[in-house]
Amino acid sequence: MDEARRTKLERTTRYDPAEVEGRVFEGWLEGGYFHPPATGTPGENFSVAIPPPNVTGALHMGHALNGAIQDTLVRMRRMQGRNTLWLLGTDHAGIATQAVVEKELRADGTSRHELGREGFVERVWEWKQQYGSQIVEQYKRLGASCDYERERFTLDEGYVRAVYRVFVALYEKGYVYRDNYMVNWDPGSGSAISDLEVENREVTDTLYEIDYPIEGSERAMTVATVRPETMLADTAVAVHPDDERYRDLIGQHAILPLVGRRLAVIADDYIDPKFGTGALKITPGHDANDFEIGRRHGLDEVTVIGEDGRMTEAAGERFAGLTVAEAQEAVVEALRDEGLIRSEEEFTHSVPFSHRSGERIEPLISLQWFCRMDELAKPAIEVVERDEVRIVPEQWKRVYLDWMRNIRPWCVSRQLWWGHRLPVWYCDECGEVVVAESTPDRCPNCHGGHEELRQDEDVLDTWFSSALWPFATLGWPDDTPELRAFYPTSFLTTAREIIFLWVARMVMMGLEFADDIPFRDVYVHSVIQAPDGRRMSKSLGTGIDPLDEIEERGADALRFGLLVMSSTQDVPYSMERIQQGLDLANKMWNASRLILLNAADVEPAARPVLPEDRWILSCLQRAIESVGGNLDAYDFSHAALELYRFFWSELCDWYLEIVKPRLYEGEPEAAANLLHVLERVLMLAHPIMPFVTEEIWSYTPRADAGPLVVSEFPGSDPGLIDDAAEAEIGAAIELTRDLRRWRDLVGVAAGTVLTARVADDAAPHELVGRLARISFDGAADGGDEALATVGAVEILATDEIDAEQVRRRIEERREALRSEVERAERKLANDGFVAQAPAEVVDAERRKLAAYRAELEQLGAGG
RNA sequence: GGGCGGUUAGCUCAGAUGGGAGAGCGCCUGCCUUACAAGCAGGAGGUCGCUGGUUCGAAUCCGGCACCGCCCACCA
Repeated sequence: MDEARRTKLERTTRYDPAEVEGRVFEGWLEGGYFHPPATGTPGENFSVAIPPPNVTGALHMGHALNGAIQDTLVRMRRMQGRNTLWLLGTDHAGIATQAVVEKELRADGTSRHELGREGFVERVWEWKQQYGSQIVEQYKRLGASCDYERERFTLDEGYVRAVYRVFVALYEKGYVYRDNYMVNWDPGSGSAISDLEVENREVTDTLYEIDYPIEGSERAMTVATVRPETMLADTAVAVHPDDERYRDLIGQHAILPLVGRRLAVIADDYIDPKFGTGALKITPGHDANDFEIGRRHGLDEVTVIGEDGRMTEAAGERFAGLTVAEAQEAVVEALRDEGLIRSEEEFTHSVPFSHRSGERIEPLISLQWFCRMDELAKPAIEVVERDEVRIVPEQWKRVYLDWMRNIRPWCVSRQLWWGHRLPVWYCDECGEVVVAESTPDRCPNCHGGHEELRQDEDVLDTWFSSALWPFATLGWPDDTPELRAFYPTSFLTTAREIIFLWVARMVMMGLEFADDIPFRDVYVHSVIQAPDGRRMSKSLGTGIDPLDEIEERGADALRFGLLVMSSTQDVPYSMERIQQGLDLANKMWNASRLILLNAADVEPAARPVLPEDRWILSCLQRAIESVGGNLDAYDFSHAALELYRFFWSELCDWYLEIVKPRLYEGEPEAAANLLHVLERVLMLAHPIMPFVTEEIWSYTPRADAGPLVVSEFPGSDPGLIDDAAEAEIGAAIELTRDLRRWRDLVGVAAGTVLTARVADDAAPHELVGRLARISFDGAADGGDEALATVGAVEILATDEIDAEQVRRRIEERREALRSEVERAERKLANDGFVAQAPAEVVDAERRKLAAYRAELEQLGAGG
């Protein structure tokens, strides 16, 4: 350490993350430590594919926790000598990105339609170039040790090739197909979306009961609906086959009011006779259930609501062109005029909304591309059943399996412009459909003349490309060194909300196309909620920006806090935990200053000279075992807390206080030992708190040999575990605390050194005198009478001690002991306990009783 | 309607295989003790949601109940 560095260390009494982090991170990047060679096998190597953040994204707490978990693990494995790749990339996020840019266009007074497809896509690319890297920069702020030289994007040329290869292959296998089918139409994004992008919300609507007259009869059937406007597309009325009320009507016809269409009265088990009137209007064009019923019965499918959210021509001229809401009003009005509305009442039910745009889903029949999932799911179920892909915590394994076993076709086409355009071409001449990886020059079916092929306008669901992430980012479909070295990846972590959207699909696609599972372990982490327990979200105003927290308390603090907070259950965000992280960083910094500024110039080495040295080395081994073990088991919370406990309590509160005098005296063994412990604990802490540990490391003697980021992660040395030292120092600590407690209760000034003597042969450890400020000098055995006895220490009366307070304190203690004795006696008098409890438990109880009695004896009968 | 998780100190949470309830923050008392006042020493504070049961012994195991949260599901 040169003079300037030493001065800086001396003067910096507070750790300042803002001053350190940027500089340290630059150093890591320059060293190239995050860019592994594509060598070795997946079994030897450690690799993680980052859950790709959206290019639209700003780092939020979910990313921060997700990143902290991955980075902690990645850094530990790297330090353990594994060739480690943390692959970074971003997702084009079709709907989200398109929405952001469209909003921008609106602000400019234009629209994507004015720009045209080509212009719009170009505009999005510009946007992406400008803002897409922000999220990557923010991961750096967190300290994420990703391979920034291998950054990928789901619309990279190579990635697009992978997507097309997969789509075509699935088409050729017959899994991908085009069909007119009921889809979730999202009016917000103007696109179909998949079932997984729909969320149900409780909504209170008006439930209308409407009379449908029976043809050639005075009777009417009363049906109930919350969406009267859809009646315009009704093509049947259904009842339960066993419903006595309607049995005679089955096969007859009702007349659809306002429209006049004849509706067959059909029977279907789906109808619940107990609900409402037991008669259900069937609208195959605008209701998912009715669609199914309609297909079962071969009903007509009438569409009265268009993709633009307005009524179509088929709704009749009275309603065509109206919005759905307007149409609803108009239909109700018209029905009311005809006296056909029987009742109106409030009705609360759950209704599908678009998770993307927040708008109410309009179920529509639409010509879309779908992917059958059942065959793909089979092997993906097996690998999880067999724990080849291990999901932790295990409860999510069942959730995954339940979903997979009931998997349904996936609507993969989206009516957007930003994304992977379907590799599908149509020949308008002959109707031929060409699905190919590259643009075909001509229709293979039309001989001679017609060559113009029209590419499908739609793009693929963003999750279709995400599903290929672990192998497409490594170069698939080419046989690349990266793929050979790092696939399957080792670990994946995510919030549970994308188990289906992403995790499950990666498993299916990985097995189908990369011939292996995409990752071994999946860790499902908790969700960080707002401090008040609500969802953390920008729109609710409950979001907390990780970058603000990094500015204020540093990335190490944020990482530590998030890891401590996270567990298997969702937790409210706690700023106090982040502060605890900063406090720990500061503590590390200052403890290190003490050691580094005072240690003699020696080689760091374990030097168990005195019992306390053996004690701290033993404690260190246990901490190493515990922190490392917890990280291996993905128990990040306990890992972080164990680190905190060891560093703060054992190392700082006790060992540093004990060893200080030797350090100041320049004892080489003490210095060597302290430097050793410091080094090891920095290594241990580095995965969790990389910045502060790396900064401190740069001041240590071993810094010349290389940075901490690529030093070793410590393993415990069983030879240094020392039960005897732990018992001995443990007893000294206990006695010290008892004496301090006694002093405090009795009200002796903090600085006062009390005079005492040892009460019996069990001499307390020599450390106790100094730590508890007790002098054993000048107190001859058997001299003055003891004022009080604490453990083996007899405290003698001096002017500083208020004898009256002492007397009271002793009486209190006696009282407590009496009740303890009584409790223990009662327990031991219980024959059942003595007979049936394990012998060591009973023994322990007997020993406690004996100890209490002895102490009581020592204090005298009192009174 | 099914499933999962939760209920422990004022707050946020820990508490394998059942044997006298813990941490951080907050609070109280005393300390600027030559690493750190973002610190040090000490302390107060829980009938472990309610209720049955199993057991010598239950925060812990089993059965009910009550709230809270999440996921899945086609009831108009």
